[in-house]
Amino acid sequence: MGMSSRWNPTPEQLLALEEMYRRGTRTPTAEQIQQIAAQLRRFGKIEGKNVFYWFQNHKARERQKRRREVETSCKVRKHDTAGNLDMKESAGGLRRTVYEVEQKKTLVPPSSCSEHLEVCVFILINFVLVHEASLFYLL
Amino acid sequence: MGMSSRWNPTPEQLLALEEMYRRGTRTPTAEQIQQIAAQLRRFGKIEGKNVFYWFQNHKARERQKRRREVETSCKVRKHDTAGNLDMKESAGGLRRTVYEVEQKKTLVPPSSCSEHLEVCVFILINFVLVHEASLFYLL
DNA sequence: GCAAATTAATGATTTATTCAAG
DNA sequence: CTTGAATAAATCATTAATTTGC
Repeated sequence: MGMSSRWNPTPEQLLALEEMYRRGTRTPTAEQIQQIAAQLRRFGKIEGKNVFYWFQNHKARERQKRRREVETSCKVRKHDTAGNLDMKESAGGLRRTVYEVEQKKTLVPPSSCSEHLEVCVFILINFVLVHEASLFYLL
Repeated sequence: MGMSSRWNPTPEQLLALEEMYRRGTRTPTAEQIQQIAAQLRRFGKIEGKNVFYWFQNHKARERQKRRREVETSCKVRKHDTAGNLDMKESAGGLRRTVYEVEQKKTLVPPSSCSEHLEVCVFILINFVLVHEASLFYLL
């Protein structure tokens, strides 16, 4: 039965945290964290580091969500016909987890370029899309 | 009089920390951190978080140094003659701080490609080189 | 020699990524 | 699949080296 290994917010705690977030709290100071934890202890077990991590994660994931929305709305449409270049060929080479980017290519007409260069550009574009939005500077 | 706003290791403390690092300590636990801090307090003011940050930073910067060495040794040589494509043109478009990457280009013969595509590849390669070594999968 | 001005190191924070519990 | 926890990477900020003009 032992207590669970990680903290889980009670509904009251969650509601309170979300309200604070909505009101603008993002990176509370150590003191604020202790105060918040003390307040919310009224609703159940909770310690400072839980509050700290909650705000870290919530902030990061809200941002991530927005970023993903932008990325989706700007998604580059697949352009060619034949069955060359699927995700396996590219993402398979990268070590990092990829957010399952779905677009295939392409920024520039590949007709005048070698196959090799095409592949390079494709892989690079995917990499950049996954990591940063600075690709827009090219468009 | 006024004490400085940030901790600065005494030579003895620094030597001790480097020795621990050399012996394999990388991410000490909270308990280890407290022990280390207590030991080193003998040589001057120091607290747990200083120890924590020191190992974080030292590990990260050793890694970064090695990565930069590899990058340099694999540096792609500048290939063409005319004065197109200097750092301003590319890095200027990226928001992040760039480690002053010095190579210019290029992976594939650009002779058959449009100027626009050349610029794309150049910028993308720089971006990837700065962020990750996965470019090697292409070579 | 010696400060002011630059530059390089590095302590401290913040953000991104990854892992794994549930 | 969601999300708490942890680690790694990037960034900011302050201090120490160093260069430079006198």
